[in-house]
Amino acid sequence: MQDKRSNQQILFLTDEQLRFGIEAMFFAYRGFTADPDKILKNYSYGRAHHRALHFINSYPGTTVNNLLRILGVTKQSLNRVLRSLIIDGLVEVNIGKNDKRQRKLILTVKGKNLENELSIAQRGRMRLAYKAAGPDAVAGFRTVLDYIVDPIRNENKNQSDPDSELLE
Amino acid sequence: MQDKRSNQQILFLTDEQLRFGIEAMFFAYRGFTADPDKILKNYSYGRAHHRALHFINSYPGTTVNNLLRILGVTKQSLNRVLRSLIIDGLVEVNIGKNDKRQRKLILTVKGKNLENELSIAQRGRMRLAYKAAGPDAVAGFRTVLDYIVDPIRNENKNQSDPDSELLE
DNA sequence: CTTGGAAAGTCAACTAGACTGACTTAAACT
DNA sequence: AGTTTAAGTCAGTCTAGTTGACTTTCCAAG
Repeated sequence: MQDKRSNQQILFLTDEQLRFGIEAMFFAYRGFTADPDKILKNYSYGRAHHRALHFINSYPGTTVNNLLRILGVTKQSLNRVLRSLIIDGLVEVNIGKNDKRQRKLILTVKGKNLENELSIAQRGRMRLAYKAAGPDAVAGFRTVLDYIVDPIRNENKNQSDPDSELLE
Repeated sequence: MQDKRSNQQILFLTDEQLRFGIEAMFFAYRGFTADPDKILKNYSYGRAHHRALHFINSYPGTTVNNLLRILGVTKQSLNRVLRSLIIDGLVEVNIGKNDKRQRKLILTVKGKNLENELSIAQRGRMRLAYKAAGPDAVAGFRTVLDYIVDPIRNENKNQSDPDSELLE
């Protein structure tokens, strides 16, 4: 077991392995967005609408500013998307109670329906992948993704793992 | 295998877990592209140029049609990007020996330099993530990504020797 | 109670990177 | 000789992002 591991330690961080990982991310992201993209076409919406629907659904009552922070786009860019979702009756806007400048965003029934249709498609592919890969692989998948998002944040999260010390 | 996993199987496939995975993919892809994107700005190139450079570097001598297949874009779209890379002296075009209609694409020294600068930045983040997460997590990461790309293809690949994932 | 700043929204102009459709040229295949 | 394939191009459209400037409304601190 140890011998086997020390082999892996040498190999899994090679430039070639990292390149494979990079390509896998590219292709996986394409697969990941393929199913919802098809559905969105039927509604003449784009990926940006999907993202807005997703996060408003995840954080109902979120403010515009908060959504801007999460999505990482300018308000001019978000506004175009948000406006069409509001006009089309997918998103409802409520004035904040504590702070009347704020606009609290929630999905209408119609909005929830579309979000759900998109989500079912996207979760479908993820579920197949999770199921096929198994719980351990999924745990590893999530761990690596979290570190890609923020390489520094969880630096002491892995200290309990004795293997991590051997990787210098 | 079924006994050991039956507990986890209830939990790791819930809609909530799948939603977390979906969000993680979104944020990870952003992180994944953030570093090269910054560099590309200095050269007035975009992500599309990066992708072309990456795959020409990975498959030197690839044809235009092959690149189109890999990237999944139209030739008009690729052409705009490719043209600027050729004019700027990053990509060299050679007429195919067997088939003179084909154009074999390779990177010039200048092209390799930029590809390497981008790749170092992108691999840097991946390396940190891989290192921090450890070999087992990386194996899981790759397994899940492969299934997301193509949910059906690797159906009997599961539970095989984990080394096979790493050593390709 | 005024004033400065924050939240939201808008107008305009620009860019990247995708798309469709139509067409040409050269080479290969049959 | 005729058809198909690889590559390239022109023209126009679309989505989704950007910067910059500006307004309106409202909160909060001096």
